[in-house]
Amino acid sequence: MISFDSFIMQDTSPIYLQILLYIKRGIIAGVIKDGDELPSRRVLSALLGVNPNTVQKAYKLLEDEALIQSRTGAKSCVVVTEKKLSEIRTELLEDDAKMAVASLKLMGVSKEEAHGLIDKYWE
Amino acid sequence: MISFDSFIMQDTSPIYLQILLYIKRGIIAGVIKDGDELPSRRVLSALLGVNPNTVQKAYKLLEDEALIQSRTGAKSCVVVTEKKLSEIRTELLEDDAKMAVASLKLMGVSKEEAHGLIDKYWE
DNA sequence: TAAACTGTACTACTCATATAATACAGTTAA
DNA sequence: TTAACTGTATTATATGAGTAGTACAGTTTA
Repeated sequence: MISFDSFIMQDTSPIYLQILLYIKRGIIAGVIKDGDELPSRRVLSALLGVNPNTVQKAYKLLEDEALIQSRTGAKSCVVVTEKKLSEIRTELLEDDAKMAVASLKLMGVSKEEAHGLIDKYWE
Repeated sequence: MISFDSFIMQDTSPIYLQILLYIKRGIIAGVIKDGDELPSRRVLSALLGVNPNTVQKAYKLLEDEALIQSRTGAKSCVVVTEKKLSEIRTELLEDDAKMAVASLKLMGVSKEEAHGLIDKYWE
């Protein structure tokens, strides 16, 4: 069963997108593996303190991307191929890196300072 | 007059927050200086293709933070002291760096890989 | 002076996010 | 078998973000 212990709720972006990202990042990190069971919509919604429909929205998107498999009555589980893993890894890493770099450059931070910031906040 | 040439509109976060960030980052980068005039609400809204009220919302928040000064009839202009500059610089840099680091760590990226990503997307 | 600008305020509307309360069909496990 | 779980679907409501239009008071400038 996939754990949501390290899930941190933010208030800026939609919750269903945060759930989506959390699971994708878990897959990339290898913490979430092929065949892993997801908590049910009702259980996760209770855990996060949100409405079941919010979780359903996230799961529906994962279903659409074929990253999870659901069937009525049974628990949903993760489906990851090497190809899909490489796809979402590239997608997410590029997004994060590009966004961070663009933001730092806008503020006049040098490449060397950027490396320093990474080190400073890594621990 | 402050330029918005390098303003890039995203669709994920509220536009008024993007405008707010853009100006704060400009101040940090030194592109926007104390006493600089801001484009009027109407002009900037036309330039960005958004509603004047959206720009007004951003300017109102800057006014509340005492980063700009407005009076009816005249153009708004930037007010930056050394103290405020250091405050927002710390605030924004910390946010960006922390967010990037947290996100990369979640995906199992090593510190060395992170440095590589910075270099890769810096150009 | 007068026109054209400026900031500010207000109301009404649309859309997406999220909540809430159900309902129904299929699976699991005691 | 049956009770308790699962996924899925529907409808209604509330809130915040953004759009749209208007109005008014103060300023700049030709």
